[in-house]
Amino acid sequence: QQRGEAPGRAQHLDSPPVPRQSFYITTPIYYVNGEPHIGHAYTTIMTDIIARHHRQRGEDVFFLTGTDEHGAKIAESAERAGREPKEHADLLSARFRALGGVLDSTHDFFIRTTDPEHEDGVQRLVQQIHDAGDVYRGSYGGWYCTACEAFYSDDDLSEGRRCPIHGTEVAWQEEENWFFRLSAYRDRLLAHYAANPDWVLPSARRNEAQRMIEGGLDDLSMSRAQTAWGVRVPWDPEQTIYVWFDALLNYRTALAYARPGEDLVARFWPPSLQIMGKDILKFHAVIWPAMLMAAGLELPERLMIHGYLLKGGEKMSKTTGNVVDPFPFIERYGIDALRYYLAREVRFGEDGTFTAEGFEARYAGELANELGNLLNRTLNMVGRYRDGVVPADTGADADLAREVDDAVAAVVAAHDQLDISRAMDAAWALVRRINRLAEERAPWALAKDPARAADLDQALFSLAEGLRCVAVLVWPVIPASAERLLGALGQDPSALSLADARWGAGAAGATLAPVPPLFPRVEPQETPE
RNA sequence: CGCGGGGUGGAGCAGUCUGGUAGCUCGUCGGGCUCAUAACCCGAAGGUCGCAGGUUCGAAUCCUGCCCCCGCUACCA
Repeated sequence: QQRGEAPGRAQHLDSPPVPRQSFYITTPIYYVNGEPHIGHAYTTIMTDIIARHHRQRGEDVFFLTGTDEHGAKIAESAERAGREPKEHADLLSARFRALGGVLDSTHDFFIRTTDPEHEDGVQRLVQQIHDAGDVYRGSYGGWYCTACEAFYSDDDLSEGRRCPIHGTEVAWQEEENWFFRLSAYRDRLLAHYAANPDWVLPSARRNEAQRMIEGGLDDLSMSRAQTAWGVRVPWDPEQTIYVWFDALLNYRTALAYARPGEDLVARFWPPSLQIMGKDILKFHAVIWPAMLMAAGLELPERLMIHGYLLKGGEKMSKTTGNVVDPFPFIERYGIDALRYYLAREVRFGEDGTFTAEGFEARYAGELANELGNLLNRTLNMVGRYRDGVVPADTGADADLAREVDDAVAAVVAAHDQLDISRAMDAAWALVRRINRLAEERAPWALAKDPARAADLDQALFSLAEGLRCVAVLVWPVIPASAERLLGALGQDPSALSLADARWGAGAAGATLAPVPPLFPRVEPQETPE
């Protein structure tokens, strides 16, 4: 699936532009009903790592994130805060945008569902779905909980006519709504699942989604009569579009206006990979593909459903107050440490446990001792024995060159399976290999024997070269540190494509530019909770 | 019979789809090295792979039953 062409590259007239594979990746858009927390950070970080990796492959990447801002729930929180809905959404959306900056996210566009262009796009797409025939007017009566944005029957309610989820009072609402005939898509959805067994990952989540569909689908109320804060239904301006319908369409509408004057749809649609937490599986794995089928659009190629971060084996919740605040960790250890910990510790797709002890252990043991210290000792030896100039390769370490190639292949293979922690394992095996190399060659011993100067040259070159390749491999996860590492080795910090992770691909005869420790030791403190 | 995930050396995990030497990290113990952020390297001890049956020449891996833990119900990734 090669789409689009390499942009902006000077080409010979007789050599056609080389088509680059496009890669369109998304996070969910975050609901602005609360402050950003570690869950949002986790999703964004993992998506960013994958986006960066694909850029390293030379693909034409578009990475989308943003905020979801409509719905009665937002209108209510705005009112409680004494603000207009838009004003309220502006404030919180800005918080999410700022989080992206703190995390070093490289998203190409930050969409807001209150963008006028998005609203126009939603109206067009909803009209398209309507015109295709699977939208009808129906009436619905029930107890409505605004927190859930959903109706309940008498049986569903808990004692005293309260919402079973929120325990809040519900109001009887009877309204004429527009319905999307989701039930009609059962067979087509199942056929798509059968034909594309890997389109929802991991497989446990695919099975879950498939079972939801097999169990039968109810038609979906796609508009609200009582909620003013939303996008108008184009053929019935009395109603607004159900917030999830509005939200899901962002993945499509963004492409039309993310780059002024350029429609990115042809270049990037459909999404190559959509990342999300398991709580919104049904919306993305059942409703979203049905909406796209109705609109006659191509479905995303893959959905990756990740798990939750647990604390002490339990789900984090504001109610029990066991939510981990990522910011103290970022302040004390740096964002790369958090990115590293999450990517390495948690098997992507599974739930994972976040602990301060685990965080500190990985920081000290792996980032500081294994990688940071490796750079430090390498800089020191090259400085001490060769005046800070990396010697030339004598070609004696062809076996190491092969090991680097193998590591690159392993990282790529792991990424293909979205096994990010395994990709890190593969990269880290190289870190350990280089540390072992230092012991095997013992440059400090070679330096005492002038007759072994060539051996010393090769040893120092191999240490520096191995580290340079490591830097390229770990860049998606710890980008700032990897760039500093390259700079310290006297290398171009922007030489970061996978092709640069090849023995001998670096600049020869580089002069070191030593830096303070990449990952300074941090005194373990009271756990920030 | 609601659905699903999990139970592997002290801790945390991989391996289970595609049966055939049980692997990794941390921790513990012993040794080496001194270039380095008291960092690095090597070695050892430690597991009847939740329980019970079954299939098989052979099962952590396949089948059956059972036990235990956790989600599916919350702000929310």
